[in-house]
Amino acid sequence: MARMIAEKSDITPMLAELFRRHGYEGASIGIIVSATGLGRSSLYHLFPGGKQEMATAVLDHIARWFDENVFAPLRGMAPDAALDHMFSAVSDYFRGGQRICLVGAFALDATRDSFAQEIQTYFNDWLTALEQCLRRAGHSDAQARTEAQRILAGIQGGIVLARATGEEQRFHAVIADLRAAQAQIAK
Amino acid sequence: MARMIAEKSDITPMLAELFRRHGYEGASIGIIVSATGLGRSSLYHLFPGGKQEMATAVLDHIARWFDENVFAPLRGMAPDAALDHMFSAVSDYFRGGQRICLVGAFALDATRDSFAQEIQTYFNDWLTALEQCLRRAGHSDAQARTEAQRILAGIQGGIVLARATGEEQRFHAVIADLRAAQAQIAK
DNA sequence: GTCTATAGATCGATAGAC
DNA sequence: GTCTATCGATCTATAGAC
Repeated sequence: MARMIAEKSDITPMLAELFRRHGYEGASIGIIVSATGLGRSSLYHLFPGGKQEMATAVLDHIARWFDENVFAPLRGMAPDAALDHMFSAVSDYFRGGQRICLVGAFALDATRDSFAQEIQTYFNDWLTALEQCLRRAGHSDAQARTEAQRILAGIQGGIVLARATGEEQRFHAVIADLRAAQAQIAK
Repeated sequence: MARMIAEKSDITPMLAELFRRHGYEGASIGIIVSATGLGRSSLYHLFPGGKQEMATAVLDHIARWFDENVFAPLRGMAPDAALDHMFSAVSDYFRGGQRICLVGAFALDATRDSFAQEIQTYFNDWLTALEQCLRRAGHSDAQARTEAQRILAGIQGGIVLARATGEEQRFHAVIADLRAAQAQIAK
């Protein structure tokens, strides 16, 4: 063990998984203390703002990951390669829908009201990067907007579908379908 | 007022809205008591099994509504008309994504484990009815399966998208896109 | 910076009177 | 069937010793 001192950067991914599993309300401080192995006071020392600050740190961490690994490639790579890269990255990240999209889940209940800005930015950034990429691929403005919405809704819905049915392949099938539709248009 | 006696049938829709707004964990008994105007004891008299039984009643109520208003038409009506009817019914029911799919939301966190059977049945029934309808419309087995997944994922994801961005038209656009794709194939 | 102990509020659920 | 009162557990958050 290199160091025993807890750092936010070590804890944030654990917090993310706990919020994913239990939801914002369901992830109690007690659960977090047990799962992280941190004492209550250590936790509040790292996150003086309590649970709200923990969730904000998690959302910020997720936003930065997507910005680096999904949005930036969408903006910078060649359109076909960018879309291909996005589908692969997303497929890995959500692990066949076993791992949910925390931002999407937060959007569904009253938790949304506490993190409206973070949620809105995440989805708008994704939609904008996707739309821009599709325009560069030759779509009209209207087509790009429609396609971007179709793709992002498909990804989010694919996660719901896979978790609800317990069948991981549902997610992969939806992704493959979206991918095939883009490959078709690209020709 | 025709009667003062509380009945499950009167309370269940209110419970549904509360679970939609706050989630299963977030919808505390205190909130439910305040919102329904019922006393704690009246509530537990109607639902001796407590919150779990309330949610089961809500899920059962939803399942029956969809069975009547969506799945049965999908099975019984002419394929084109059935799909058209489904998109209209769903669009009204979810009110542009302002009203979420409670079953889908429950599927995303640990709540799923408590209601796995109800959630699975709802989604499988929907997928099966949709798939069967698409086969009657002339799709191959594989196509029907893919299309059914695409449509249901699109609906679920459209709700997430609309709520996350706060833009109701995102939901309507996704539904219109799905509808157009089916009309295209029907020709 | 981490520990134990606990405050103060709220949780789900129940008892007993009427 | 509905009321008030309240149980014991759990909740988020903090205090104070080290």
